[in-house]
Amino acid sequence: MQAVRGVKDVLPDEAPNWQFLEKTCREWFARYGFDEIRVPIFEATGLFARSIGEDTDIVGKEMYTFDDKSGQSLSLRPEGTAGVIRAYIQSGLQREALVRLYYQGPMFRHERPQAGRLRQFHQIGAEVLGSESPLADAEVLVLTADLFQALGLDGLQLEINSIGCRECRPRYTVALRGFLEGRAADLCENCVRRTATNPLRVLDCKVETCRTHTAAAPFIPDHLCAACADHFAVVRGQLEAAGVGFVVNPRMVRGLDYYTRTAFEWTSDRLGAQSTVAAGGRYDRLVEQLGGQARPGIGFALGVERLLLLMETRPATPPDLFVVLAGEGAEAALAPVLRAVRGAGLKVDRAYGGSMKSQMKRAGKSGAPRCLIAGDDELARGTAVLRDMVAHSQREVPLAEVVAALK
RNA sequence: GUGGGCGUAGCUCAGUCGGUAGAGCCCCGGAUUGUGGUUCCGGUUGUCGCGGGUUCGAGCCCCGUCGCUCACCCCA
Repeated sequence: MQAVRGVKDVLPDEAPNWQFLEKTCREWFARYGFDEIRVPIFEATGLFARSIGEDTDIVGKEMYTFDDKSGQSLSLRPEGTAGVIRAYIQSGLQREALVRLYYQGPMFRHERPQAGRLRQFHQIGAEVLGSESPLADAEVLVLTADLFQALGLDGLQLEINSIGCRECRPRYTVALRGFLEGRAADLCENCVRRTATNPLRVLDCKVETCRTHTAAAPFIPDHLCAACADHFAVVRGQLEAAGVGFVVNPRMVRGLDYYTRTAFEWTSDRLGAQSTVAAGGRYDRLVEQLGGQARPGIGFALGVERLLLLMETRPATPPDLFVVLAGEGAEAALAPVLRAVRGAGLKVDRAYGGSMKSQMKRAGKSGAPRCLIAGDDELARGTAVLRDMVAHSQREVPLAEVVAALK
């Protein structure tokens, strides 16, 4: 038996890294006023089709979709925002003026596995719902910058763009398509197709000739309506004020249909092709698109596995004490001591048998700074040996005083 | 979904011209009977990814398949 393709076990030696990442995120989300929300791993397929977009690759060919026993079409979530917005509407949270939420958990996409790309992968994300203010956009970005700093990650680059709103984007799209149609002969096959379906993505193409031939194309930031341009200017100004470095990438587009205005991406140059480590943007129409009241929102998600690839490996924390039992009655005599030590909040490791020598070896390997050796002679006196594994010294301690001796 | 590279012990890998499989690490035991991390001695471990084919004989050659990996694509 082996695990299904594209999924991965998190083994004990990796768990500390996951825990550190999760804990750091929770802490920083709390500092910025976000509350946790936990939503299901599967939803009605229609939710994703309506939010992410029927024509996106994610919905079109990458979802794990199945019919349940009642014949309803369900899908494992390919991203987190759709479910969070659904819950936001359904629960009545949308009646609050402003809500900040964060979530974490597995997402599923049927893609060809690659470095930093799995079929079950994990995201941690956050959403600010109810404010159209560019201050919200900026604060979300500052939060991500703080988060990466707290995680000890440097060398990440922030790229931002504005992709306009329902007012200006259609006008821009027409202008861009006009430009691209005149140059179809110079573009790659994909881009010729995208010119018709999703012309913004042509700007995002990696093919060198496409990039050079679109160098003179109209770019979105120059074609924003006044409201979008103001919004984008405030976001940039706030980032500068907060001391968060960024570059405007006028070619950047998002893969999900629901984005409007601010779009951003944090990337690393150490991850090969899957360089995006976190990304997000504003989605001012999504809530009403899903049947809620008209509510603006902005959010992002970070890729846990990708971030972990960049982070230093954290060692597991060793136990505070290793207990070595070396006599017939040792187990019974030590039982209350074990409970007391653990009750005092200390981490205790032990073996369940074996020679004293092997138990000592285990004690040394465990990394415990001290070990408690309980042999017949000492137990007869109501004591045990407390050994300092670092100093190689030991002394006899009455069983009742073990907890105190460990403090 | 498309293409390239790779699958040998738990891990990292060696294995010549086809001749029947090795090292290091890890793990276990021991070095005078109750004391670890160093050192020394000893020991366990393989459907050579899987299935077929060629051959007297296949880890090695051929085909298929599964998996890993890198890139495309897509995206966090």
